[in-house]
Amino acid sequence: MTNEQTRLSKENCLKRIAAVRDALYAVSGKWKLPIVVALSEGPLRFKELQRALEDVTPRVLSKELKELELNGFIERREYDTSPATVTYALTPYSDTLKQVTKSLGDWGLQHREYLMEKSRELSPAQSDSLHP
Amino acid sequence: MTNEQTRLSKENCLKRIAAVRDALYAVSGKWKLPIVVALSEGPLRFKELQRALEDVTPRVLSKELKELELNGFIERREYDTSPATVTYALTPYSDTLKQVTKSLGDWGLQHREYLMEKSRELSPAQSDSLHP
DNA sequence: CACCCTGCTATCCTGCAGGATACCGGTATC
DNA sequence: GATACCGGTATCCTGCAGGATAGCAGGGTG
Repeated sequence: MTNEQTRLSKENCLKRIAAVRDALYAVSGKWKLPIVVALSEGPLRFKELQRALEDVTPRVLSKELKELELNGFIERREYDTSPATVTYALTPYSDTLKQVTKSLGDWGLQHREYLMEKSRELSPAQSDSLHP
Repeated sequence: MTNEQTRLSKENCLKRIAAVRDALYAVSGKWKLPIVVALSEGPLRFKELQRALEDVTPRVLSKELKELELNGFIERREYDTSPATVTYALTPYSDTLKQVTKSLGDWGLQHREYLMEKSRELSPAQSDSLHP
């Protein structure tokens, strides 16, 4: 490999690092991506979302929803039925995240398998690498 | 859609949410994935990594490297040259992360474009959605 | 021997993500 | 008129991820 090529691949690598950092920054947090996944089958109401995410408190859910809306990933819809109904739905832009959530989801599944396998090997001592 | 189908797709969705949460938990943090990307072109030494990641402090870098090693993503190699050299290299298992880093990187790039476009529209007011 | 590089560790500090708990105004169900 | 569901807010609290700064042992370089 020539020096020129090395330089180019290094620069490329730096760019990719920056891109990953940008992405992590934009979708940082424990709940943003899970919310996007939860909404991927269709709009949900506040409480429905809360139930889907199991242990998120309303305060946190509300905050995350606001941020997601501000960043153009979801849309809040109010219907003046009685009593008023509110739903949250993905925007078209959130589709760009599809590949991210898919690969993360796939990886999460296979990683869980991997950890199970590993803990079976070293059992009975339990691994602590699976989140609580 | 039958109720049965609804139930199945709901269950599937819950599984995917859990999988994404697992993944986020495992690769959480500001530096783990960037480190993996940095090492993707070949092993690097401690200081080289530090430079590639620009503003990570040695304390934090050291901590992240230890965690990555503990979780089987990287390998620390010590050579008894004089003075001793240390490199960090990806393990085969870290290959499973390739798709994740790729889609995150791609998305980060396109998201940056998107934000630029958006801020050009509403300029001169600057957007604060790009990280500092 | 003065000074730089590497590969860290030690100490100390701080913000804020995320949580716990409680509550509110409105509706409708019994 | 009590109780329950919805869509949140208001307050208060806490840990810990991540950073700032300093330093050290071991060697290399002039």
